[in-house]
Amino acid sequence: MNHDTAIPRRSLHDELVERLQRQIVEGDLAPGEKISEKELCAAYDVSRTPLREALKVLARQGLVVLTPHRGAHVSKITVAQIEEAFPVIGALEALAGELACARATDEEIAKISLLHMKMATAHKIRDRQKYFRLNQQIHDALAVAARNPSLNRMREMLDGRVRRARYFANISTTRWDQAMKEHDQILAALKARDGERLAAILKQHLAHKLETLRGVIEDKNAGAGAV
Amino acid sequence: MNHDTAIPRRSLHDELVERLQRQIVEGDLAPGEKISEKELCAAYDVSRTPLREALKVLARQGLVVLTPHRGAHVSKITVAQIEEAFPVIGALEALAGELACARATDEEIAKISLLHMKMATAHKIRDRQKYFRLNQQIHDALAVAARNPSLNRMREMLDGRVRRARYFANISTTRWDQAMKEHDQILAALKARDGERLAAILKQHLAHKLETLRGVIEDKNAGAGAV
DNA sequence: GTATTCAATTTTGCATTCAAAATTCAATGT
DNA sequence: ACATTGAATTTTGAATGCAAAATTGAATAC
Repeated sequence: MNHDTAIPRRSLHDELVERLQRQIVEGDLAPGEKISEKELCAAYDVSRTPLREALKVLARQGLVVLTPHRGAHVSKITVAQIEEAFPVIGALEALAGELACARATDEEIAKISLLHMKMATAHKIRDRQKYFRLNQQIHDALAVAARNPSLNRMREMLDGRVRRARYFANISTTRWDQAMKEHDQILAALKARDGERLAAILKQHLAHKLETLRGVIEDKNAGAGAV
Repeated sequence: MNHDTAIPRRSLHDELVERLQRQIVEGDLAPGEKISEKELCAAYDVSRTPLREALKVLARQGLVVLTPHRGAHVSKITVAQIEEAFPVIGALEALAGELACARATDEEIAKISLLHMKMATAHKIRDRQKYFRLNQQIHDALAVAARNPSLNRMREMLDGRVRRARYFANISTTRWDQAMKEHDQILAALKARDGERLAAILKQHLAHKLETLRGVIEDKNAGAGAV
């Protein structure tokens, strides 16, 4: 009798987690910024209870820092954190790639192929925002094709933390071209279903992304005070 | 003036997260079991607010399942979940091993060495509980020596989810002997600071752990009803 | 005897309230 | 002028209150 259409119902706190996440990742809530419960409650027109529940979750994810009796701050992006996170994401994406090669359907590979082509276009016309989003979508699609929700969840958690930095960072043209080339390789390995190779490329790719980010990070924490 | 002794203050919700986590991992709260807010509030003598905050966090970690308007259940240990989690833990531990080889202090290696010897003793006298705990401590110490809190956090998250299963599973003697041998290799690679080798061993080690667990899992979900 | 309905009860999600802690800021002393 | 005190205000952490949703269970129909 189950037509596998469970009616999706969302709680306020869940919705808030998602929205705050986006606000933080996109820098709408700046690193180091104090989070005023009152203000946010007013903005979203909710009471403090669900908001605070959401903050606890975000704190666990590392997007905000909770100090007892002193409230919540958007966690800063530190070089150390980024340096930490990237190898981990690299390991996770490498595994995802490996699994995806074994498990992805042909349709999924076709879909990723399409995203790839769109991204190549965005690259060609130098549309950074579009490129960024498609890039994200490709990595997400790979993770989905890996058929491992736990893996995906871990990746998303870490990714949320560094996506901010990547969102801010203005990638250089040469590095951008290199990244695009790496993506060509990624797609090739996936199409060939060569898991080992894809894993290696992804690990490298992430290492390069980290390299790109080094240096541009400190500036983004300016004027926020210690947390 | 800072003697780097920040007074540690904990909020109720934080304390609750930790306690519930332990209760779930150790099976005190059984897989599939309904979590009665009322009951737990009475047990810990707190109001529903901090308890609910804690439940949201645990839900995000995957230890409990929250169904809107229908409350919280301890998440079940399914074969699928275990199969999912182990490769991920494997990838994370492999990375941790790699990093630990590069970064561990000699003291840390000595400490792990000591834990290893204690564990060997526990193995010799067939003290399962002691072995289990020391095994846990060794893997934790490795993670700490990797100097990567993010990595550690991810690992702990996943580990909490499968530790339950491992806690319940009654390892066979032959597999136990094999695991002990693998740990000998782990220690050897660490002492030699051979990151690549350690990574490979750990990945294998986790794969074997998974193998051990297959089959003993379904029984543990008995009598809990669908969630 | 089994299935169906619907009112009573319980439980959940969220809002509100309250006490304790932290912050602000004006008053005071040096 | 600058630092220090401490009362007023704000903010936080947690308890309680309340309406909506879900569960229970007794009454009824078949």
